[in-house]
Amino acid sequence: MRYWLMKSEPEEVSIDDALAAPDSTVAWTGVRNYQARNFMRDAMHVGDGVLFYHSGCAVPGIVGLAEVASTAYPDPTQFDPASHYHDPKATPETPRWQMVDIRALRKTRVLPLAELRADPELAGLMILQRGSRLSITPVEAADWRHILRLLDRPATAADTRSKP
DNA sequence: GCCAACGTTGGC
DNA sequence: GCCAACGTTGGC
Repeated sequence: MRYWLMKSEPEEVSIDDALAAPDSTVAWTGVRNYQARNFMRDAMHVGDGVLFYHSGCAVPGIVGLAEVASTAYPDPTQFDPASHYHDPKATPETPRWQMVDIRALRKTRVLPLAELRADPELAGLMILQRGSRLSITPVEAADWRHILRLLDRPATAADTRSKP
């Protein structure tokens, strides 16, 4: 059992989109980075935990929980000349790009990138490393547990005080 | 829109 | 194999 953080632009596929899909499952299409591909192909297993992250939006951060729902298989968009993700060097006989299915489990509160960055316990989180822009990164078990605790906690002390 | 950082490409 | 040029990511 491993843990992952997977970025998606909400305008492409948001946590709401994923939850609204059949079986809350979406094909994680469009990965065009070898390192990210290799994570999916070589290290992911069905049932692995996924932190669903929104990037390229007003408040980037973790917005939900998901799980890996399939092993890796060829991303069909690489063969489609009409697709934004078309890769002219890929053929069905020699595919380059793989993807997995991701099943959304639930929304969480938004846990902003800024809050992750401010937490000394998460200093080793791959997404926080300088210049890191990988869309799929492994998450250490200790970091996973820590983040789950943060997600179940109100964002600020002020929120706690304002509770009736 | 800007820009830092990184990945990929292709000439040599 | 080197490296300059270019493209992309993604926060701000």
